[in-house]
Amino acid sequence: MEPTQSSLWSSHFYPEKTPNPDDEREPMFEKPLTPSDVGKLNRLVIPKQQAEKYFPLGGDSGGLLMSFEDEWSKCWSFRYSYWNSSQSYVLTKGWSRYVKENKLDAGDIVLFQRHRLDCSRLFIGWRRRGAPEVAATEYGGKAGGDERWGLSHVHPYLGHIQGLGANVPYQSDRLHAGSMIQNGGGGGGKPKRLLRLFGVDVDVECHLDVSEPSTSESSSVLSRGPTTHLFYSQS
Amino acid sequence: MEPTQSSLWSSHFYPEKTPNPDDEREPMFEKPLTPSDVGKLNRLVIPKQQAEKYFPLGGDSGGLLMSFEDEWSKCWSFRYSYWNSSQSYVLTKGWSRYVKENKLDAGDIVLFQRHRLDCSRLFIGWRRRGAPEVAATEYGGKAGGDERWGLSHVHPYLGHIQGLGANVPYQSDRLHAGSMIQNGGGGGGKPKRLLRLFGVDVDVECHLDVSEPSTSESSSVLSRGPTTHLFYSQS
DNA sequence: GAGCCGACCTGCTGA
DNA sequence: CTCAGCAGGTCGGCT
Repeated sequence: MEPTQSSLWSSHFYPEKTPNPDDEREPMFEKPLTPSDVGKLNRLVIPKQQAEKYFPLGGDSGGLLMSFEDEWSKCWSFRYSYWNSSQSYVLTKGWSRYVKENKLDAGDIVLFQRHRLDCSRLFIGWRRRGAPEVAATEYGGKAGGDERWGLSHVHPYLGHIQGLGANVPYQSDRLHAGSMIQNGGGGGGKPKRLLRLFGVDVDVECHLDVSEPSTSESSSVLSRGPTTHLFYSQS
Repeated sequence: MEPTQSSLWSSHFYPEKTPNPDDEREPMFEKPLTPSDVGKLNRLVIPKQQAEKYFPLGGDSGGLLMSFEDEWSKCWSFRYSYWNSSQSYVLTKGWSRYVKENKLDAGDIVLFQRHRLDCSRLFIGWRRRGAPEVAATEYGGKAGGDERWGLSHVHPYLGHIQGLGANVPYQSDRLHAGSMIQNGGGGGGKPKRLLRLFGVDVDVECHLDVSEPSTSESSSVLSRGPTTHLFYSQS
């Protein structure tokens, strides 16, 4: 399937004109998916170097919840943690859903981006294996052309797309889609406590939210204040 | 291993003679073991319906220690808890030992019973996979006619089962096999606090309280003295 | 270091 | 078809 998502991304879809989303995002890194990344292990290994650079865990073994917006502004939350056993950083819970809904296969490439001004906003996208053009550059590239990053198939209806990232009004400067929530807890699903890391004040309105739709359990969003822990904006 | 428990069950081991155990026990439920139940996961999933009916946790997420007597009056203690993540009730600690010592395999069936008068006394038993009655053969070891089984309310062979256990000695009520101890605790092994649930005194009176344990979750059946939920004797 | 145990996660599947 | 249940997995802490 995969209706050639080519240019869904292109400007004409965002006539209202907000700044071109691409201008607001800066790529962090991308990773070609391995068979394991799309298989039944339900996890994505984040190369250590990039993980430590962009998603530092700060020694917190608990694991975090990280939320990313995709091209349609859909929010995807993943559990992010470090596995001592394999000495690697991984996205676990939520990842398999992303793979499935986007029908990702080994070889496809996922891209992680963040907002240029608000680095707490994270974005995720992907492109098919044979990546057209831009693929060349490790990532930096995009700029000029739209590429076929990630818009996948799944939606034939474009109407909405408009609402896509571009539009997400982040009126107050802080939306926290793309925020990380600390999941205390050894382990797991039932977060013992949740702390906001990025968002300044959580409550604002961003309902892009982090509320895990999946297991309702984790609900209680204990929001902590400004404990921000921004990652080091490099660039 | 497996000291051929042959006839431990048989009469000469318990000459003292007590009333036929079968008369004193009533079955609660049984479960055919799945490969996971006897595998390395070291846990037995208790079907939710039965778990909530017979072993209500009363919203206590801590977990309990539950003790059961087997046919030889041996006491087996298991940790009993609810896993939020899978929304299921499980026996964990202690279970693997039971499986191992009894050489249980997938397909074998475990039976949970309790004392008719003292519902705090719990019993556990099992029978071989295809074993309707005397399982002697398949099961090798044991001597004449005992079967390790308790009675199955599912199968209509009650009549004969009776004969069998004729002597399980439950030497006295002193054992508290069958008690539940609350394990505070979040998890990890160390019981934070312990409370008795079915006190020794509780025993004699089990009110038949068929009250629907609505989703056991919310209710706090806990710590109630005698408020046990008996099951409806359906003999 | 190995194994046990506690907790969590998810796909399948049947109601 | 949705949803709950559960079988089958994982990791990590502790012993």
